[in-house]
Amino acid sequence: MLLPSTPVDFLAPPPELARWLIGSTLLLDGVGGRIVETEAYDREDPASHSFCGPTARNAAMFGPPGHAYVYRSYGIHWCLNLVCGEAGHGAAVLIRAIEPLAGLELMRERRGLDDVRLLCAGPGRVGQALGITREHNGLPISAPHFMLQPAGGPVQVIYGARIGITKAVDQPWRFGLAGSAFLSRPFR
DNA sequence: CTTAGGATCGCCT
DNA sequence: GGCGATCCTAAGC
Repeated sequence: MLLPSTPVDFLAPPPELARWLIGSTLLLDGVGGRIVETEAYDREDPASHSFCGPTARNAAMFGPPGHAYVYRSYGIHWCLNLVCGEAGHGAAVLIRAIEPLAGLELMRERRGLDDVRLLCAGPGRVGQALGITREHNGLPISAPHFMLQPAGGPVQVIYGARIGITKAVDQPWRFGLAGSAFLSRPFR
C-alpha cells in the first residue's frame, strides 16, 4: 500500500517514480486517464535504451528530469517515457498502460476500436490513443499539453519482471495497479 | 488459450 | 545489414 499524496518527484530513481506513478492521472491535451502500469529503466540497465550512452535517439533520456522521452518502437509505435533521476543519468519510466477516463471518443477514433480495455493496454497503444508523436519528445511534463495529477488515495501496487525485453529480465521493475482490468498483461 | 508471422523505421554494428 | 522497451491477425490445439 502506498500513499502518493506528495507532489511528483522527478528526481527520484526510476523504480521509485515508476511505483509512485501508479494510480496517478496523466492527460495529454485533455486525453488520458489513470496510469495502471509502468516500467523503470536506468543507465546501468542492459535492457535500457540509455545503457550504451547518449545517442541522437535517446538524447532526451539524458536531459532534464520531468521531460518526455518518446521513441519509435519497431518502426511503428510511439512510446512515452518520463525522464527521472539526476539530469544526465539516463533514467526514465515507460508508461505501459492507462485506464481511459478522459477523451474516450477521441481515443476510440485514433485506435479504431470500441473496447475500452484495449484502448491503452500497452505502450504502443498508449501512444496511439493519446496522440503521442516525435513532436512530444523532450517536452516538459508540466508543459501546456501535459497534466499529471497524484493519486487521490491509497494505491495497491504490485510488481514483477518487465515485458518484451531480452536482457536483465530478472529485474522486477514492472509496476501495476492491483486488480486493474486495463493492464497490458496480468502479473503473475 | 497459445503461437507465428508481418508490418515498418531509425539507429547502431 | 540487423534488430528491437510492439501490435494485430490468423491458425493451431
